[in-house]
Parts: sequence; C-alpha cells; structure tokens
Amino acid sequence: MHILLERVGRGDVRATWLDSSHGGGAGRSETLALDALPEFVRTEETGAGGGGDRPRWVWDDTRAWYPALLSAGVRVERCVDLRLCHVILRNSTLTASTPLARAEPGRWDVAVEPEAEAPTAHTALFDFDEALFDSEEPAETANATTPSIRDEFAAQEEAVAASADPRRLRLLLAAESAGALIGVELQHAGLPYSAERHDELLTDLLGPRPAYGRPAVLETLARELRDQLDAPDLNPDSPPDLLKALQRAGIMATSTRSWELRRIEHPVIDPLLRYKKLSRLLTANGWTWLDAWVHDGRFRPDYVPGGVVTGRWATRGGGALQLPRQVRGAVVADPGWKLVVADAAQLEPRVLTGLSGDQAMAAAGRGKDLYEGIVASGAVEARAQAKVAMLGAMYGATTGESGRLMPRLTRAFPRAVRLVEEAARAGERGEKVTSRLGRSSPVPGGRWAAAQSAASASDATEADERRARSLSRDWGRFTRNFVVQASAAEWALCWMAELRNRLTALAPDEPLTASPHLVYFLHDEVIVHTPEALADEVAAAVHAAAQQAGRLLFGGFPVEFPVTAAIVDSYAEAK
DNA sequence: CACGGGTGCGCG
DNA sequence: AAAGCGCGCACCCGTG
Repeated sequence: MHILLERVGRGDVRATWLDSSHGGGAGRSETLALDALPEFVRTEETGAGGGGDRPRWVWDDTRAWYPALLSAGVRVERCVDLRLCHVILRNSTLTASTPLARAEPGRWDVAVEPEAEAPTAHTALFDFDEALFDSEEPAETANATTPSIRDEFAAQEEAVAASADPRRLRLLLAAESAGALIGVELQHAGLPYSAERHDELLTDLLGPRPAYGRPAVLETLARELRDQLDAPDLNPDSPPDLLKALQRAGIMATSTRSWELRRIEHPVIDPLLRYKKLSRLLTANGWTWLDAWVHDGRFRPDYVPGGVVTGRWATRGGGALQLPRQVRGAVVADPGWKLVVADAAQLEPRVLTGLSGDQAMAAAGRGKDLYEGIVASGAVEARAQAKVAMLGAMYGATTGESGRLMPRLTRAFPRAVRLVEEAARAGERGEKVTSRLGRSSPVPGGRWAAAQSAASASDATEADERRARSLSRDWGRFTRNFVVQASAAEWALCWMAELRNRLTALAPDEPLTASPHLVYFLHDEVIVHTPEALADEVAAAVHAAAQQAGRLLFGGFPVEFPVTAAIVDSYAEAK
C-alpha cells in the first residue's frame, strides 16, 4: 500500500491511497491540516488506519517532510523519495528508452540542494511550517508541463516495469529511499559527542583556548620555525611563503606537502610537520568547529544521501565524513548505553568479486582477510602487496609497485580484473557504465567531447591528440572505479537499511532515540547507539544485515561480506 | 570587499 | 605527480 503525500492549498496536505493491486489506480484521498499530519502518519504506521500492512509513503523529498515528523515523535518505516529515485531512473542505462528518461528536463531534474532547502539542526529559524513549505513551488505550477507528484510516481513505476531489470532497480530505489530516511534520522539523533573531552584533547595538544591568535603550542612552534629558517616574518600557513623560506635554507622541496617534507632530513622538518598537523587540527576540528557543530552532547552534521555521483553520501557542513582519528575519543556513549562500531572488511574488493563472479577471488576471501587470502593463493608474497595491487586495479594505477603487480593479479583473478578493465575501456569511449543495481555513471561533458573530436579532425596536432588521450584515460579511471564504488555504496545502503529494520524490531514501540538507533555512517562503517543490555543483539543484527545485503546484491554467489562489530564506550576504542 | 581557483589534508 | 578513485573544508592569494 502506498500513500502519496502532497501539499495542497495553503497549509493543507492531501493523502492519496494508491492501491497497487488495482494497477496503481488512485483510491480514496483525504485532505488534512498540516499540524494533523504527524498524528495521521502515526496512525497509519501503527496499522490503525484500517489497512493491514504498513504503508510506503510517497513524497517529493524526504528532507522536507521527515524532520518535522521525527520531531513530533513519529517514525516512518518505508518511503519513496521521488527526487532521489528520479535522478537514478533518469540516468540509468536500464531505463534509457522509457518516457521518463526521454522527457524534457522538468522540475524533477533541477538540483535540489539550495541552502534554504532543509532545516538545519543548529538554527532555530525554521519552524514546522516553513521547513515543509517555504521552499516548495507555488501551488499554481501544478500544470501540464510540471508533472504532479502522482504523475511522477506513475512515470517512475512505468520506467521500472519497462526496464531491463525491474528487480534490481526496485531494490535500488527502495534502498535509496531508506537511505533518505536514515539520513534524516541520523541528524535527528546526532552522534553522541563529549564537548568536554574534545576540549581536553585540544588543550592537551594545543594549549588552552586562546582569546585571539594562535594557541600557545602553535605559537611556540611557529617561533621555532622562524628561528631555524632565519625568516623572522615567516607565515607558516602560507605555502608559497614557507616554500621560499625552506629553499633559502637550502632545503630543496618542490612543495610544502607533508609527505614530501617527511623524506627530507633536516632539523626544521620535525617541528614543521608537528606545526602542520596541529594547525590542521585547530582549523578543521578546533574550538570553532566545536562551537558550531556540537550542542547538547550531540554532533549533528547535515547528511546528503546520494550526494555523490556514485551514490555515496556527502555531507554539508561539519565535515562529518572526515572526522579525524585524532578526535574520535570524544565520541562517547551516554551513561548506560554503548556504541556498536561496525565496519565492513575490504568492502570494495569483495564487491568487485561479486560483480565479476570471480570464484578464485571469492575463495581467497572466504573465512579470512581477503588480502591474506590473495597471498595464500600465491598471486603475491605479502599482504601489503595484495592491498596495493587491488587498489591499483580498482583505481587504474599504471606505474609504480601497483602497476608492476597488475600482471600477477590478472593471472590469478582474470574475471575480476577484466570487469574493471572493461569499465575503463567503456569510459575511455565516453560511454556510461552501470552499477550492480542500476545506477549509471554520467557521460563526460562538452569539453571532453570537443577535445575528442578535435583530436580526430584532419588538422589535429600532436598536442590535441595527447590531450584527448589523457582526458579519455582520466574518464576511464573514473568509470573503472565507478562500477565498484557505486556497487559498494549499494551494498552499504542495503546493509544499513536491513540493520535499521532489525534495530526497530528490537524495540518496536519505543521512540527512535530511546532504543537502539543508528548515529553515524561513513561509506562502509556504521555506529549504533544502544542501551547496554541490547548491545549484543545489536552486534548480531549488524552481522545478519551484512549477510542479507550480500544476498540482495549477489544472490547465491558465494562472496562473503564479513563485518566487525565492536561494543565500546568510545569510538576511539574501536580498531 | 567578495569571489573563485589553488593548495593541502582529513576521511573512505 | 604519491600510482590510481570519490569527496568537504579551511586557508591563502590573485583578480575583479
């Protein structure tokens, strides 16, 4: 049962029941006041609405509808996020011939990430009404050229049904929509975060928070650098300035990057690297960051599901996906609660195994660390080699150690290597590639195509050809990686969606934050905040969900997806 | 003064 | 140019 929600008039909501057993025809509909919506949704979710099963809510944008429901204490089990699903169906090679994909661009194709779109947790500027409606289109745009929500949903259903693989696309759209719900729930719950511990950590490393200027430790280091380099006016934060000072002191660096400086033997290098590390901590995750993003014991970043072309998530503000190891000790469970920190081991190579159906690689990953398994297969001698070779295969390395290992990897795992090679060749030709469940890569832009035709013109210069070839190879590396990264993102979404269901089942009648709930997601890693008594069950759910995700993507193919699940008080204790 | 590109580095 | 993929963010600095 689907229930479609849309805004009508000034401040009303129309709910329309779509009966899938009658060809998607619309059943009854009901108009209600906006402030009655949470109670309405709650009623339908608890099955008291009359229907037996719980509904799948169909709406234009989860970020616009769901925060207010959560704030009112109402959780939603399933939805269709039409905006996110539209992007997938519009671009997928599996739906390329459908009307939805061939239509002129319309309201569903405009990028919806303007700053004003979603209410953010750290401003009180938006109340319920504004969050839902201020950014919506004016009512009178519901005309023939801008498909209504119902028409769009019908077009999407039609596109899936007519696609080359409805089962996979349906799964992808469900997973993407579940991700949209989870993204809002993550922000609502927030990551348990101790501002006190963070402050202690900063004070230990940098000295006390200064009223202005550099903290004492950085100031001391800066002075030391100026002395040693005999450059009294040096600003170590200015790379050009710093590079000149190094060269004047006889240090022949070509840049000021840490990895390059690290190889130079000179007394100034050690304090310089310490300065850079601490300076980074201060600017990226210092007291200013703490003030901006941590409130009431929670870090609430703004997640953007589907924000990356591969389907990975992005975040806006707070740098949530770059939370450095250095500060993870400040992520702490509430008293009486635990964190279950879970992480998928070697996710991308395992996804490649499933994509390619490479039995040899599946065997290498069975029951053990995949890289050790590759060593055991005899393809390479050491784990580090296995890792660098696999990364090279998935990223398109051609030189260096990784490039040299490629022939051996190819001999041992021809199917896996062939899959990424073919993805690279397709990209070099400017073609799309498609993930396991049906997300397709973009095609290169006009500049790329122009460079290619310039190179094949009769008056092409050698420089034209070199440039075209280079761009072509670049795009091939992107598509090579796309098939793996996008499919891994799908696995992660399925994993998380399965886990979310299992967590709900552990305490079905509790509000989100009173029971085990997801609080963090980082590509192949999740954190659950749970009452201590349920931690073991959460860890079991994490494992079971991973197995289920593997089956959803790869059916009976025997590729394993082992996950670790550490029950800890602080994020820093996990691995 | 605002803006945007470049640099550098955090994460996977 | 770190050997290669995907990001976000802070800062510097040149340009308008």
